[in-house]
Amino acid sequence: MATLDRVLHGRAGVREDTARRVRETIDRFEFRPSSAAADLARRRSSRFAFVMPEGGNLFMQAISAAVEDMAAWLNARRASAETIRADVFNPAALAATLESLVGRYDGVAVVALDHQSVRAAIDDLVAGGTHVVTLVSDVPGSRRHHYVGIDNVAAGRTAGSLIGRFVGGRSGKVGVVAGSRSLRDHAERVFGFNQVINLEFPGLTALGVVEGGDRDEANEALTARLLAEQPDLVGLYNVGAGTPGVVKSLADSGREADVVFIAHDLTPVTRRGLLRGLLDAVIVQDPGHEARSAIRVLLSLARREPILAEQEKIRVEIVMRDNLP
Amino acid sequence: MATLDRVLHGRAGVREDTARRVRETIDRFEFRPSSAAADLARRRSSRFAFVMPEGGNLFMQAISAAVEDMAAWLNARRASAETIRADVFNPAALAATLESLVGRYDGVAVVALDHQSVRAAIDDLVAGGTHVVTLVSDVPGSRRHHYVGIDNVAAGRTAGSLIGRFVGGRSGKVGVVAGSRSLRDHAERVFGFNQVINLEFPGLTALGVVEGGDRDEANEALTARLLAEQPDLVGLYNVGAGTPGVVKSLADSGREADVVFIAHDLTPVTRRGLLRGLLDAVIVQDPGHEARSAIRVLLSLARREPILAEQEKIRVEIVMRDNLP
DNA sequence: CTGTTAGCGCCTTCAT
DNA sequence: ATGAAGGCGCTAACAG
Repeated sequence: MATLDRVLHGRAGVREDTARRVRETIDRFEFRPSSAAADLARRRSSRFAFVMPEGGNLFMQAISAAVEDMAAWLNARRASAETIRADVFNPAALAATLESLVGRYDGVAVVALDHQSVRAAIDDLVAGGTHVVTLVSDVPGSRRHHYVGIDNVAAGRTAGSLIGRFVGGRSGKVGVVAGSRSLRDHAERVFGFNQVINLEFPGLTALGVVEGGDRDEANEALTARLLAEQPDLVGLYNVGAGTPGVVKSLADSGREADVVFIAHDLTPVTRRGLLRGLLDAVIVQDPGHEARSAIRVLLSLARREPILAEQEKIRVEIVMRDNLP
Repeated sequence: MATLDRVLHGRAGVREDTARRVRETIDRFEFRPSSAAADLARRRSSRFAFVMPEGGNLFMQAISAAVEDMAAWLNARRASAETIRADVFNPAALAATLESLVGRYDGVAVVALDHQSVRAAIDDLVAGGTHVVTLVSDVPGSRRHHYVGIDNVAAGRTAGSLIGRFVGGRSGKVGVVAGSRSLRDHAERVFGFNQVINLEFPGLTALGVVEGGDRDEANEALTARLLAEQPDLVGLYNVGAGTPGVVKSLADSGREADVVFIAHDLTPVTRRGLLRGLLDAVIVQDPGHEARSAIRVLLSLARREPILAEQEKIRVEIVMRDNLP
């Protein structure tokens, strides 16, 4: 039994000849180890931490909720996950939070701001033997083991294509509202969006990005200004959260029929917006998928099992009124 | 132990007072049963059958492949699944195949033609104690326990909205190619499609459905005729498989820039079509999700565990060039 | 109606 | 470098 176990998991301490014989026998009997038994027998359990924005928006809350829903599943696999709140928008605070985790967890998933000090903190975690997964927003230069989230450039391009095609040949301006350009995911979406609008829709002009910090009131004011100043506004793209504010100004202006509006994430507000025709499409990344993927990846890393990259890819989904889930 | 087990699974033979005490204790200690241990201890194993179309298209093959990929997962849960090929388009043959399964499996997933004799065969299976799940195409009047697949009316509506908005205000005809109107999923898609085109896009006229039996050559001929006879064709919707044929005729005509074309399912051909601009969007249902969902549902039914309806809902996904997975 | 017991297949520790 | 043995937490058969 013990030797089989060693061969199965590539652990040292087996003569090569013995290992070969074991493998042959495995093949001959088509032996397949039972993961249920393995989970049961495993003594040591893995601890994971999810570092999430404090007071996060509905999307972040959905991820946290999904993580909690996995408790029983994790428990059966000798693992557990807890959520830690941090000021994700403040590099120093986030870095400090991450540093405080060194050596205390087997794995950490973090919604990370791409900043020098955060990158260093991630690298310290990795150096200390903790597996790190970036969630929703990546930190490419770091030593993180994996990124769970969508291709944000592709998401931006998708939004651009949809607006470009939905305006139906009209020409005019397209407004872009973001939370902050220093958030990597927002910056990437804007990049992809502008790329498509500029290259593929010569009749459209993407206006400079305005930033509302993902807050409803700020976005409402920014949108109102945009609508007032741009009589030929034909499209509007909200890159981040704070969609309720944009929706409100757009509805107040009464120009929803003339302005194609695309936002991110499915919430009660965007859902209602789609049904009422205020929103034309929503770009979605499934928070449940992301949470489950992060957990699966952390577990695979902890157990030194391979990751099925294909299965862990998060899709950029398009939701319109007709295919609302 | 045994009494706990009985309470946990709602089995008979426990005095109500005892059951209450057990539940209280469970709450007090926040006891959570380990599914790994349960899987391990379960002696009896469940057998499932997947009845799939013989020589099915790429989409069906992808489902079968995903079922096979689940073998290890199922094995760890004391269950197994095998695939059975049947002539799904022939009601009598399909019904006969289903009848031959009575009493031999714990669960059956079937890609079903909605026909009287098939419905009867499904009901016989259910009467014999087999759990039945319809896959991809439903048989609503039957006693099947669950349907795994998309809302095909919604899929048709989505295709309609996309074409309507993508034509950019032009008016003209929209062609509809289907496999067969006697396939429930095709009929439902056509219904949803026509509904949207007729009600929401007064400038567009949906032509009568032409049927090509999901075969490439037939679809190619039908599409060629459509293009020749309708100089003002602005949109084209292929409801079923056989997209390569439609693509070929459309490319040959050189009118791809003027005709918005939407089809179903992601294959090498539709993928290439999107990249080349021949196809404007593809409506997708993830075959891997469907296979895994069917298996999870069958397993839950066999174990008399609740089904998480929310998680098992299959989405109607929209794929464009920019969000190709 | 309730309690006892023998595994399920693996991981881990300890002995050889 | 290999082997032996004790659980892990449950299910199912059986005893009381």
